[in-house]
Amino acid sequence: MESETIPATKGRPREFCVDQALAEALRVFWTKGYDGASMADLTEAMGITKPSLYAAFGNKEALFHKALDLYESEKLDYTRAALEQPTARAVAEYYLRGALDRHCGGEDPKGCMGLLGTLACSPEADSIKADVVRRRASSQRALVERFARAKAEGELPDHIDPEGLTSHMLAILQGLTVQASAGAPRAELERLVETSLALWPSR
Amino acid sequence: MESETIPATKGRPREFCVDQALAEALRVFWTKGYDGASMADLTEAMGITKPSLYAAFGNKEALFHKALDLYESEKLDYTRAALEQPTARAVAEYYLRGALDRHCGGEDPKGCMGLLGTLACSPEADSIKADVVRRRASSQRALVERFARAKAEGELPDHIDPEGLTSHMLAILQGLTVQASAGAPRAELERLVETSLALWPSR
DNA sequence: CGCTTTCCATAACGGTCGGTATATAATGTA
DNA sequence: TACATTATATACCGACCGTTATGGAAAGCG
Repeated sequence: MESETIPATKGRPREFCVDQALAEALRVFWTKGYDGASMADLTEAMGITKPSLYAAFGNKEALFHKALDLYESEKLDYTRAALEQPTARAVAEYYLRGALDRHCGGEDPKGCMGLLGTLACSPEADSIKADVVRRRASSQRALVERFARAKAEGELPDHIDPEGLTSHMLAILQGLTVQASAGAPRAELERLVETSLALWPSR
Repeated sequence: MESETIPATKGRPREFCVDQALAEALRVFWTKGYDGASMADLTEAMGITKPSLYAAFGNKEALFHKALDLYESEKLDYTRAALEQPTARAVAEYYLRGALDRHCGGEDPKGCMGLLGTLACSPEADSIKADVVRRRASSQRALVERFARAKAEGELPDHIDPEGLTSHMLAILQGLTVQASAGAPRAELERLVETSLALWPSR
């Protein structure tokens, strides 16, 4: 059932690359959101037909979850490196500048895919929403721990608690991607990051 | 054609209150977003039938714009009062606490309606998106002006510019509503606001 | 009372949605 | 070659979408 390792080379081989098709699906979900991406959009971008998609990925919801896995492992890798920075300030700087590069530059769609998923509105997207919220909660816990360590090491003022600082930084990140997907120019987002870093607490 | 002032009391009078129906429509759009709110959802909540809705409001898009007008005038009134506060710090505090009360408490839907509109994904919601972005840009300009005045009056440090500070505060507001609509408990959002205010610049 | 005007209710429109049944093509195995 | 197995292509499914045509009910006006 779940033995994807053994390819079971019988029958006709598929004519497309699953990984590449998933990458295209990710791009579509990223730009249009879960509800906004229709099966026609997906199959066209992936270069396959609907039966092939359903045979390879299950259904639209399963495809989204797999695309989200790919998104996390490929596009959110900087968040893991951020947590290993030596100071809380460096963590925040790594996070904010990384988000700026990821979500506001280059050729990838603007904005954060998780944000689209969180605010997905359709009734049948509740499972999507729950998945995104759950994933975000785990990185939030990691940040709280990291900032708690920083506070224990004397980096932060007494009146700043790790939970509040985490919510504060995550809010700035979310606002950054909101403004990015709203079309704000990159220079404005850079000013936002610089201001937020200038206001970062130090004792 | 556009003379809404003269009721032209001929013919059969309508059996519902337009303002009340619009308020119900606002609630539906606020909770489900533009795409997520179907005409069936709207007519059911408004207590009217589809032809009545089309006769009174035009179509779905026009209904949304009118609902957004109502939202701004009723639910975003605190933003006008915020701009009149005596100091930049007081403006931010009024803004943040007002958003906390509006979007994270009471009986209204959680989160900001403008945020749902901005991130609306469907192809036919581009006009909606443009409207929301345009409205937000105007309040952004007002904030930049207000903070520029504060800086001229010596309230802010030299290395803080009004544009960056505005983007920073708007990002926190947006993150606040994102987390609110994601189901964050109110205590957590209060900590977020307190932390952001604790980090507000002062010279 | 007609007569006109406006509103309400039902039902239907064409289109798109996510998902699938069916038939055919392409492979490995025997 | 014959068979089993899997992928592809076409066409279709019922459900819902936003929107509107149709027909009758309720009001003001002569």
